[in-house]
Amino acid sequence: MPETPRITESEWQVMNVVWESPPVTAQEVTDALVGQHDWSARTVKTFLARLVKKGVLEFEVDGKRYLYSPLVTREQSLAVEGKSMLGRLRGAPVSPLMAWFVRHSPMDKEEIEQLKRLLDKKEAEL
Amino acid sequence: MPETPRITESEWQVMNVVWESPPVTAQEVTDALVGQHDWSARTVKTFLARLVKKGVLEFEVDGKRYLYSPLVTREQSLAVEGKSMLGRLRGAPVSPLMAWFVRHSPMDKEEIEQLKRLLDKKEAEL
DNA sequence: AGTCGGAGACTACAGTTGTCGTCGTTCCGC
DNA sequence: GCGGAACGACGACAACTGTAGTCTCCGACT
Repeated sequence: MPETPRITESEWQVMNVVWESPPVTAQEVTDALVGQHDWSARTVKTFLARLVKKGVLEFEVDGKRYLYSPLVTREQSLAVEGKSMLGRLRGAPVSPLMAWFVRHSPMDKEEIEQLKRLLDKKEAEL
Repeated sequence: MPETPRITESEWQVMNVVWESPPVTAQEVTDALVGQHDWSARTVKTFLARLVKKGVLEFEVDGKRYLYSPLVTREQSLAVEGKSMLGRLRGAPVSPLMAWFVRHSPMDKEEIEQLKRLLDKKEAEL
């Protein structure tokens, strides 16, 4: 596994846009984010550049603009965050965190069912 | 809610020790961590001082040493991390992350059952 | 009582992150 | 073909992190 890099909270915002409909221009990312966040267009550009440097985005030249595409999937980045979490907990149980998520994040019936199936499966493996 | 401060990954390591059996001395924290992490005792001291400054630890003087105790609970800090996660996802579904946790972290039967109950409850509320 | 060993305070310093500004270049419209 | 708007490159800078060294002081041992 070639080490998926860590991305910061702000960078996630950018990646979310890119993941949604690659390839995207800086303009599109900016349009999507300015308004939500109180960022200038320059700030968004900086994040894009850093993400390229980190190796999680690539671009192809299209005239004078760049078209950015992800080099890692959202799943991969999620796994990185997950690992980081486990690292923080250092062996303490993860279930309180999951319980927090269940309580505080929206989930539809489908997601809930799927998680329950996964839990059943894990239980069966004990 | 009085703003629980953000704590970093390294600081979590320290907090874990403090949470486990407060109050603790710097010596105890150091003993518990050096070996696991490749830190010098000085580094641990720095983290303790920063945590005090951040307002998540307090100490009382005991002779020439300090006895450190937590000012926030692990649950509170978990919630901070959870919020940060939701901020990253920005509306994207949380279930893939939870699925990752189910797959990659150890859980005992009791925890699994409890999570399932929580999911049932959430499902019922839909 | 003097000393030395360890405790915390203060200092350091490079790398990362959050936030932009400026500069030189390049496509597009006139 | 030329001027201006827009784009990416590069630079900046403060705060936060990771990682530790030095200084000073106080209490315990001799």
